[in-house]
Amino acid sequence: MKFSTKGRYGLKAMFDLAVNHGEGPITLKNIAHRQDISEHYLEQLIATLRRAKLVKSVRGAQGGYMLNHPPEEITVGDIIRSLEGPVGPADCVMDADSDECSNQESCVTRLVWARIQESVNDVIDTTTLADMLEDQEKMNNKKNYMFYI
Amino acid sequence: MKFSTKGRYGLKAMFDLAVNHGEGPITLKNIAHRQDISEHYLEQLIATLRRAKLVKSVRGAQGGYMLNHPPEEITVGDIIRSLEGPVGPADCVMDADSDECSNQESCVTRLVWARIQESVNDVIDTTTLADMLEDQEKMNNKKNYMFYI
DNA sequence: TGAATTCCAAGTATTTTAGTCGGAAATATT
DNA sequence: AATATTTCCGACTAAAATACTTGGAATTCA
Repeated sequence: MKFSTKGRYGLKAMFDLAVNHGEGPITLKNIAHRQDISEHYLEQLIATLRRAKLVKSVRGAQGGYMLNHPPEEITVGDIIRSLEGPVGPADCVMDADSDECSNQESCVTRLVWARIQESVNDVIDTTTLADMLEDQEKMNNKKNYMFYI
Repeated sequence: MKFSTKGRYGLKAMFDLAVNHGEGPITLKNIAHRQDISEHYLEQLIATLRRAKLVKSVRGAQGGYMLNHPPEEITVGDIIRSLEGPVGPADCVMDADSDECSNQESCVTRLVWARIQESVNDVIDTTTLADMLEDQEKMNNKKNYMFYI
């Protein structure tokens, strides 16, 4: 029930871009270094994010990547789903056309999976990169307060 | 972000035992057949459930498995965790001693993973096998109603 | 005694994960 | 124009996890 490194690294990278939003293109090298991710591997992930139109790129020297939308308009769900595919605890609640389970409508365990999926979706679809930036602010304020007492 | 067959088959098997609760030992063969699971594979899973004291077994001819507690007292979380280990979207929120992430307390993505974990835990820890039996009842009632109109 | 059944330990094929490798194409700077 | 920087692209790969299978020993009921 873990996300793979795709989703986990992907969110870290996107948050990094959110922190540096508005400062022109950010190189993959810098993101990879700051977030401690293999550069070549992150390249694959960001290619997926680019195809999903979550980031845009500038090629050539002084190029790099930028968010394709303001942080308020990008949810954690957008990021995770583009990298991991549909989110959920079992196939039968993820794809509409999962014929794996023969007794679709009368399956009680399916109800449980559906509740889990719903609650995860609720979190990831209501959390934006802007929310994460706010969280960061709060953390820093608290840290500074702790430092001065 | 899927559960493996361990958790999925395990819940199905436990629900099967809940349906047949109070009717003496149920053979693995029957459970495996009804739930369409490889008998030998289910054997491994139920061994884990036995060690976790969620089921008890009766050996020999006419033997089988029974719930070790009434359905009201067994949660989906008990079952899943015994088979899958700790539940959560990333290591840093699952094990207390995950040194994977160096900046534990100031990591914003970690906050997101923590929220996801909390919401999943909430579902699986508040859903018991008895709740699932109730869901089954409701489904059957609805089906019968649909049939008669 | 014999059939049914749980218990146990190993082995294995397939898939997924988490990358690596090598180079082509584009662009800014000098 | 040359060079350095950077994205883009496709193929390859080692290691781990998944989802089993195999074979047989131990236990109990009839």
